[in-house]
Amino acid sequence: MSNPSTTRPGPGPGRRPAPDRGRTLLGPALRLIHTGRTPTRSALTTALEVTRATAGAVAGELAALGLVTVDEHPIGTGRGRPSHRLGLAPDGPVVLAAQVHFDMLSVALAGLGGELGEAVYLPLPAATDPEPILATIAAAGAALVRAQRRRCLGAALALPNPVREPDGTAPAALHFGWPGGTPVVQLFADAIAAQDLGPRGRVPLPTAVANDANLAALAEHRHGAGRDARHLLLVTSGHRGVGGALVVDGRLHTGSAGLALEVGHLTVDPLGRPCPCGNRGCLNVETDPEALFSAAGRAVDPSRPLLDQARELARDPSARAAVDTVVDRLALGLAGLANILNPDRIVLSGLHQDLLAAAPTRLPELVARHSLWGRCDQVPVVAAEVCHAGLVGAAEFAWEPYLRDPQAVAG
Amino acid sequence: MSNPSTTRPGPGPGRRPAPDRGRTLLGPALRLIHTGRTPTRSALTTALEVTRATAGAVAGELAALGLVTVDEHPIGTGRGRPSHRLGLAPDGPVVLAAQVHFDMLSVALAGLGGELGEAVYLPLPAATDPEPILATIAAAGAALVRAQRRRCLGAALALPNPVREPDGTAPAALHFGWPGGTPVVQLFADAIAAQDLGPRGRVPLPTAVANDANLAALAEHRHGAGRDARHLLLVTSGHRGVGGALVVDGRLHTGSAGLALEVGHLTVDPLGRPCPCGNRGCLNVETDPEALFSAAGRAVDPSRPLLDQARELARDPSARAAVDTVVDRLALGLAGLANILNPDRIVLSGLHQDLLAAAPTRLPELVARHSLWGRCDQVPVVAAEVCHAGLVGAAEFAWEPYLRDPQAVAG
DNA sequence: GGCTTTTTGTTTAGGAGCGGCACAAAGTCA
DNA sequence: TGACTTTGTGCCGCTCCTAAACAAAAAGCC
Repeated sequence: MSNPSTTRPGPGPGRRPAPDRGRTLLGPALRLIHTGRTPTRSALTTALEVTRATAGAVAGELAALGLVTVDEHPIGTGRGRPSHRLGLAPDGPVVLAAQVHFDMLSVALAGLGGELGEAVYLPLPAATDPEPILATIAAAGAALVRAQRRRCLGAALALPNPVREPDGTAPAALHFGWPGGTPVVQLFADAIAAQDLGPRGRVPLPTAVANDANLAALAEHRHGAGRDARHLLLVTSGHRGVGGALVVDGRLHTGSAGLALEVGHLTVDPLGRPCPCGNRGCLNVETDPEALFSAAGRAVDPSRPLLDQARELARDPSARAAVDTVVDRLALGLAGLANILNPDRIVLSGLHQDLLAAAPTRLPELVARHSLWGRCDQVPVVAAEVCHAGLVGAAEFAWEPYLRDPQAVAG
Repeated sequence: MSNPSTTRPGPGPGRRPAPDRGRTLLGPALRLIHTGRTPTRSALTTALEVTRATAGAVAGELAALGLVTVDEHPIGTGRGRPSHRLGLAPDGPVVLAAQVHFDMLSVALAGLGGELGEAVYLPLPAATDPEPILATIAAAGAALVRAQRRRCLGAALALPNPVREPDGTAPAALHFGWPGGTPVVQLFADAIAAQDLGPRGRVPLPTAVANDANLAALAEHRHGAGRDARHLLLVTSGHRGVGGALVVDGRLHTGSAGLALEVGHLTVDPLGRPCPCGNRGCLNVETDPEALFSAAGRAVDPSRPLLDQARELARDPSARAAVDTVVDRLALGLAGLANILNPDRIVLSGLHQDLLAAAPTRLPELVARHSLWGRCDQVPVVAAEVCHAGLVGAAEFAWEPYLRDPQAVAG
C-alpha cells in the first residue's frame, strides 16, 4: 500500500458515501415527506428536480429503510394515472423528546411528521439538582419506549436557558438553581446511556440538548406558523424574561457559542423599569408577565402560575391600556430585531402571542413603522401554531441526523 | 417521447451537472486556492477530504480552465517528494469591481486571490442622477478591460446604502439625492451591457450590486481580519451613520429583503442625541464622526472630508475623554449586537477602527461586560485589515458564481 | 553512493448515483 | 372503444469519484 495515512479509508469503492455527499437525494426527499410537502412520488420528482425514475428509486429506498409507506389505494386527481400517497410509516422508529419546564418535566415519543405521541408530565423531583431531574426524564422516556415497543433512534431535551457550544454547558443558572457551567449535554447523554435504549443493546443513543426557544422556532418552521419562511424569527415570553430564536435557511442560527438571540436586553424604553443587567427598560423587564401586571396595576395571585394569569390578563378588555403599553414596548423590540435580522416572518409565542391577539393591527403597524423593512414591505407578525412546541422542536432536533442521512437509520 | 414537460431537460446523459450539484469539488477547490489556504495539491487532498487522484484531477481541470497554475519549481518542505505550489493564473480572467463613495467613484479590475489591480478614482459627474454615475463607472471599467486586454467575467458595484431584494432597488435615498426605489441593479446592468464587454461580443456580463458594508464584510472574511471566523460581524462608521454586515457560515446574511444589519438605530444612550428616526441615542448619531466632534467640543473644518478629520481626532490624545465617551456608546451597541448574533469575531472599520485603536482594551472589555457571550468567552474585537474593502468585496461578489461553479468560466 | 523511507503525483479499473429513454400502467375524456 | 394524459419502472450509459498500484522526487541512514 502506498500510504494509508493520507488516503482516506472509504467504505469501499465507488462514489463516496461520505458524511454529507453520498446519497444526496435521500435526505432532502425524507425532509420533504417529513414536512408534508410531497404527498406523492410525482411531487417528489418536481420538488427535487429529478427524473421520475430517480424519485421512484429514492421513495423505494426510504420505504426499504422502514421510514416511508406507499399507500395502497391511489388518489385520483383528475386526468392521468393516479398517484399513490407517500406517508410516514406509523410503526417506524421514534425519538425521545423531553422538556424541562418552569415547574415540571414533559416527555414524549415522536415519529417523523411532527406529530407527538401522548406526552407524559412529571413533577419536578424533590431534589432539583441536574442528575435526579435528568434521570427522571430518562427513566420516563425509557418506560415509554419499552411500553410501546418502538425502536428509539435518539433523544433530545429542551431547556429553558441557553446551552453553550461547543462544550455543552448551561452558562446561566436555571431558575431552580443549577450552577452556571453545568455540563447539561454530557449529563443528559449519561442519563440516557444509563437506560440502555440503544437499538442493539450497548450502542449509546445519540442525544442532544438545546434551548427551548430555539427548538420552538425549529418546530414552527417545520410544522407551524413558520412554514415556507426562509428566515424566521421567533420571540416568546415565558414565565420570566424573553427568549428569541432565528432560523436561517432552514437551520437554527445559534451563533458561535450557542448564545445568539439573547434578545432580552434590547432597550425598548429608555426611562423604563430597571433590569438586573444594570440598564433600564430592557425587553426582558418591559414585556414579561410581571410588566403587564405592573402596567395594569393589578396584583398577581401567588397561588397560580404567573404566565397563565398574564395570558388571561392580556385577553381582558378592561386591561386595554396596559396591554397597549406593553405592546408598544414589544413592537419597539421587534422592530429593532427586524432591523438587524430582517426575517421573512416573526412568530410570537407565550405571552407575546396573546399580546398579538389583543392588538392584531397595532403591533404589526408599530413594528413596521419603526423598522426600515417595515417601510418597504409588509411585516408578517403571526402567532405560534404548534402545540408543545418545545417537545416538537426537541423531536426535530433528535431526528436531524436522520433527516440529513436517512441511511443512518439502518446503522 | 413520454412526456418531456415533467422530465427535466438535462444537458445530456450521465450524472447531473445541475446548477448546484455537478462537479461538487471544483468550486470548493477553487475557493480554497482563492483564499490562499491550499498552496499545493497535497493540501487540497486533506482540505477536501478526497484522494490524491481526485485532488490532482481537480487541480488539472482548474488549470485547464485557465484559472490555476502549477508552479514549475517544487517547494521543498522536509522529506518526501516536494510539492508544486498552486497559484492563480496571473493572466486569467478578471472581474470589474466598482464603488460609489461619498464624494467619488472608484473602479478596478480584480483577478482571483483578493488582489486588486490598480484602482481608478473618478470624481462624481456633475449630474448625480443614477444614469450618468453608472455610465461613468461602466465606461471607466470598460476602458480598463480594453487597455489591459483581459477577459472580463462579470461586474459588481458597492453602494453606500442598502439594496433591497429581490427587486434590486435602493429603498432609501442616497446622500446625493437618488430617490428611494431607484432600480440600481437594473440600471447598473444596463450601463455595463451598453459597454459590450461580453466575452463573445453580445452576451451581457453578469452584474451585481450590493451594500458596501456587506461587501466589506465579505472581503474581510475571505482575505482579512475575518479569516477562519464562522460568523463574522462587521460594523463600520463612514461619513455619516453606521453600517453593519454579517457573514454566516461563509455567506452574507442579508435577510429576506436585503435589509438586515441596519444597525444604526440600536439605542445606546437613552438620554442621547436625537436621531432623525424619532428616538434618542441611536448608534447612528452616537458613534458617527459628528458625535465624536460634538463630544470633544471641537469644530469641523468644512473644507476637508469629515471622516478623515474624525479619524485624526480619534488618534488625538488630547481628545481622550471624548473618545472614551463615544467608545462607551459603541461598546453598548456592539454588545447588543453580540447578544443577538453571537458572532465569532467583530471587525471594526471606518471611524470605529480608530476608536478601537484608541481604546484597545476598554472597548472589548465593555463589550464583554455587557453581553452574555462576553461573560463566557473572550470577545475578539479586531480592526479591519483589507484596503479598499468595498472594491475587494465587490470583486468577491462578482467572482461568486465562478467560485460556485468554475466551469462557468468556460461558458 | 546505494539503500530505505517518506511524501507526492499519476494511471487504471471499477462502482455508486443519477439522467435519458422506452415502455407499461391506470386513470379521464370524447 | 380509443385517444390522451399522467405516473411508475427497467435498462443503459455517463459522470464523478475511490481504491490500488505504480512512478517520482526528495531526505535519512549506512
